[in-house]
Amino acid sequence: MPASDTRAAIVEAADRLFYENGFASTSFADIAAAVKLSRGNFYYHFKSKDEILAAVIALRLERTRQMLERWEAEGADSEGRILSFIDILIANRAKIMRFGCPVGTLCNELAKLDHAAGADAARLFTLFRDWLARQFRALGHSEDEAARLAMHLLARSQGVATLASSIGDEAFIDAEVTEMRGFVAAHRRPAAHA
Amino acid sequence: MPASDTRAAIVEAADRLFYENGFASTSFADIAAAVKLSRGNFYYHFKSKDEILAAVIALRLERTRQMLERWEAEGADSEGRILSFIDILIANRAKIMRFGCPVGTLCNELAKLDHAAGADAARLFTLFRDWLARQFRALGHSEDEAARLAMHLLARSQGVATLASSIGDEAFIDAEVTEMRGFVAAHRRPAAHA
DNA sequence: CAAGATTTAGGACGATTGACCTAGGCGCGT
DNA sequence: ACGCGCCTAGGTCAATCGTCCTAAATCTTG
Repeated sequence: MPASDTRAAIVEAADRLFYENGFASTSFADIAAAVKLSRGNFYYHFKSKDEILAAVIALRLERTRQMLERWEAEGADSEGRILSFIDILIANRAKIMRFGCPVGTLCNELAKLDHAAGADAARLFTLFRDWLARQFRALGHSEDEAARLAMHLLARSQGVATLASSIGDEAFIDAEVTEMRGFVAAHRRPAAHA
Repeated sequence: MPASDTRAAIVEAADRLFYENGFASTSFADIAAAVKLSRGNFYYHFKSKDEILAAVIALRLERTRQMLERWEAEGADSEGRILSFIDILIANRAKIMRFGCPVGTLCNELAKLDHAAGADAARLFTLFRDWLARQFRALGHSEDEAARLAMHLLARSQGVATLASSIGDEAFIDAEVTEMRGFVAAHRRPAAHA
C-alpha cells in the first residue's frame, strides 16, 4: 500500500518485461497488467515511459554494484572473483538462451532508438569493465593490460550470450565458459602471457 | 516502374531501417516514406510486415552467400579468407559503432518478440559459422576443432560489436581485430595450438 | 487506339500506443 | 469524527500502428 512498495513492484515488473520482451515492445498496459494496477494509477507513480526506463536502469546499476561488492567481500582472491563473473553465464544460462544478455540487448535497443538513456545503460558495462580491470590489476597486470583483459572477457561473454541465444546452442555456453576459465588461469601472472 | 524494381527498393529501404532503427520500431509509414511511396501502394507489394521481414532476411542471406563465395573465388588461402571475415569489423566500423552488428541485433530483437522468423535470421550466423569452420578445416584442424574455432571467432566479433557500440569505444574494435588476427596466425597449423 | 492487366494513390478501419485528467476511496493526524 | 493528503480507478485524448479497400493512373498488348 505505501507508494514506495507499489513503485518498487512496478520497477520490478518493468525490469523483467523490458528484458523478456524488449523496451519498445513493452507497453504501459503490459506493465500495469503484470502488477495488477489500472493504467491510470500508473501515471501517478511514473509520468512517462522514459521515467520507468530510468528507474529500471538505476535498479540494475544498484544491483550490479551490490553483486560486485559482495564478490569482493566474500573473501575469494582476484582470480576467484573473475571466475564468479564468468559463472554468470552458467547461472543464468536458461534466461540467456531465451532472451540474451540483459545488458547487451538493452544497450543495442537503446542505441537504435538513439535514446538518451543509452549512455546510462552502458554504465552497466563500464561497471563490470572497471571491476574486472581492478581484479586483473590485483593479479599484477599493468593498467593497460588489465583494461584490455577486462574488455576482452566482457566482449567474449557478450558474444557467447548473443550467439548461443540466436543459434540455440546451449552447449556452446559451457564450452566457452570452460575456455574462459582457462584464459583466466593463463593470466594468473603477467609473465604467463606473451 | 516494373514491380520487381519497386519491390527491390522497398526491401532495400526496409533492410536499412530495420538495421538502423530496429524491426519493431520501423513502421510501414517509415519504409513508405523512405522509398517515397504511398502507404496504400505498399500493401500491393507486401501483404504484411512479416512478409517484408522475410524478404529482408532472404536478401541478407543471399548477399552473405555471395560475399562468402566471392572470398573463396578470389584465390586467397584459407587463412586469408578468415582474415577477410575479421576485416568486416574494420570495413563497417562506423555503422557498427552506431547500430551494432546487423545480424546480432536482429536476432536479439526477434528472440524477444519470439518471432517465427528468428530461426531464419539465425541462419545468417550459421552461414558464417559453417564457412569459417570449412576454412579452419582446410588449415588442417579436426572437424570438432574447426567448429569450435569458428564459433569462437563468430562470438568474439559479435561481442566486439556490441561492446564497442554500447560503450562507444572505437579503438577497442581495432585492438580486438589485431588480437583476432594473431589468433588466426596462431592456429595456422593444428600443432601450433595446445 | 481500345481493352485488359498491372501498378499506384489516398483514405478508412479498428486496435493500441503514451499521456493525461478527475472523481472518489483510503489512512493518518488532530 | 473530521479533514487533509496520499493513492487508486477508470475514462478520455490525439496519434499511430498494421491492415485493407477502392478508384484512378499507367502500362502492355492486340
